[in-house]
Amino acid sequence: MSIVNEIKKLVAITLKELYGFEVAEKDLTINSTKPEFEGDYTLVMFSFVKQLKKSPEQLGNEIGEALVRTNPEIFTAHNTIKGFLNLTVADTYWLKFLNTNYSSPKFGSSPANGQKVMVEYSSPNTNKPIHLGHLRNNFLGWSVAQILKESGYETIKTCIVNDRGIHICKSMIAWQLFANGATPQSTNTKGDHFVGDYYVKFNDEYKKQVEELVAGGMTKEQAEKEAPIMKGTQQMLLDWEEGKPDVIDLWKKMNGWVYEGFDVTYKRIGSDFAKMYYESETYIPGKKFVEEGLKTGVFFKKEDGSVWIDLTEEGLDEKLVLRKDGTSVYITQDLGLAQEKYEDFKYDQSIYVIADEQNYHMKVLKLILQKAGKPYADGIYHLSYGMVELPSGRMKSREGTVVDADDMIDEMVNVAKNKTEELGKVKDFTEEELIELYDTIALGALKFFLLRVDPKKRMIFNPEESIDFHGFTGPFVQYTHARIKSILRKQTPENGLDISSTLLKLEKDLIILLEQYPTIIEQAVTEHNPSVIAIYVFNIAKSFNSFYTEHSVMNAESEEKKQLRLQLAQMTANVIASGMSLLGIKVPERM
RNA sequence: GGUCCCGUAGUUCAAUGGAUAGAAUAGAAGUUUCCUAAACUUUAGAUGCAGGUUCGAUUCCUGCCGGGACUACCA
Repeated sequence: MSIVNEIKKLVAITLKELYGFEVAEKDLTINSTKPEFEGDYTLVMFSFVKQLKKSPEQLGNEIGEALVRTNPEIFTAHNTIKGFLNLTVADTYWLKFLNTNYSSPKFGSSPANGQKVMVEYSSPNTNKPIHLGHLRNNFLGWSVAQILKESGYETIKTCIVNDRGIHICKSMIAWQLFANGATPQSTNTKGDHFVGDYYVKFNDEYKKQVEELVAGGMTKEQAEKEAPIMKGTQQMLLDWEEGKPDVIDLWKKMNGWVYEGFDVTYKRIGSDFAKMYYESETYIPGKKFVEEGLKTGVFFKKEDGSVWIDLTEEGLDEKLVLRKDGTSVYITQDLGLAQEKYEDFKYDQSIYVIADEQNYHMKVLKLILQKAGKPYADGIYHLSYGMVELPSGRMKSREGTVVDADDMIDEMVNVAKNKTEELGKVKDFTEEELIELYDTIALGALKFFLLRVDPKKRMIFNPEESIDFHGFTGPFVQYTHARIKSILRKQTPENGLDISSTLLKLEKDLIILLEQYPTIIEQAVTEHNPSVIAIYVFNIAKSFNSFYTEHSVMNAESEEKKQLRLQLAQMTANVIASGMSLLGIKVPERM
């Protein structure tokens, strides 16, 4: 049990014994004591001070005294200021905690709890290479899944590939028109970039044609419909749906190129999936879903043949689920996919990592599934995250303002390389070791940067300022780990040693933080929020660095102090490595 | 128009309704015969505006101002 919960329990008992006052432990507030006061943890008493009809000071003194008297192995001192009861936890308590946990790399993780959670993330478009916004999605999804896994959940990572539709046809038609049979191989281009380039070419050509038509006297709206390249694209979509062999072949070929490119990037950033779903397949069960819903009266048909659901009672609109020509729309596919996913895995919870621009869509999706009486509907959770923006505003593929993921990683590797060479601390590394180190640092910086912010909030990426390896960054934490490892290579703590020592402030600060790790993971789970881990792990590193500068481990004042500090160092390294692994970040032995 | 989200140091981010609003970075000033200075220490600097609820509000409520998203028979 965490010390905070322990304190809550003891306070509840004390209140009952002293005053016959019953309070639920969860209603008690225990905070870290502010540094300017004496104590480690603080009980905030305002909530019940009135009901007990005593002055806050008197109440604090009575509770504090009782706590110290009945639990001398936990509390050594107390003081009350206004409605705050500050409690000092015994050094022996902290030492015991350290002694029993310092060598356990599993500290913080929980045993299996029998719950199955699906995490759908990444979900790319096959006509766009991965950019910085997608990276946030990938890192978030992977990390949330990892956090859940370490907390005892069985996790299933999945991905829905957006592989069909009018936008894919745009790339296809542009390739037919302009490529002259070029391939990624013939042009030495990464497959996803190759296809993405034709998507851009389509838009350029489309724009040109629209302008020409407008110049010829057509209205803009007309021109946008009449442009030959757009007409060709629409025809191609119809051909695709009819299964015309040459269109299907081209589609398969181009998507194949994209997947080859994606594989490279996924491997590099560490994204992996238990199962990939493809929209070109889920739209069929989607239609089936709608048919069934029509029978049960969840949906209704309008005169023109289109199918709708009425969500006005829920404060939303009527929503189309099938076009009048019987083809499926976006949400149709999602309905089919939800059904498929559940049939495949029978999950308890299903997390969708999708940007917040789709809040409405996800609300509708869950609502429809609930109205359809699906057993899995309530377990759906939309992990909605904010967009990554540039100082100039939102990234837009068509305007060429996206920060490409592959370029971004290359640049980070480059910075890591230059910085490492400049510092010259790993001159004895082999070429392979260096490459691995640059990769570790570069991806560590990038992942940490994107995960350290609350997912819900949108964030700004400034290319000039955001690539930093100092301060609140991944490399800062990695560096702390490397420094600790350097000590531990000299000596490791002796097992089973019973240390009794008076803790210095910087030693105790660090132990107190270490003890909070399991609570932090719990918080990250309930909030679906990896930034909690990032902030925590940074605080640990900062706390260790302060301690490290002030007190020597190898030349400690006594052998006992040395053992204590070795334990501290080892546990800090473990927790850093563990916390960073929850973010998908590696930590180097040396850097 | 309707629905929803967001406004915190120059900048990027924190703060289950609790004590004097924390970090990082940029700025100023320091620290290396001693375990990795990608580090540490000191310093200055912020809750958009106006009300309300509360013992107590960055947090909850209302209005205003500013920014964004959604509101497609696009995905």
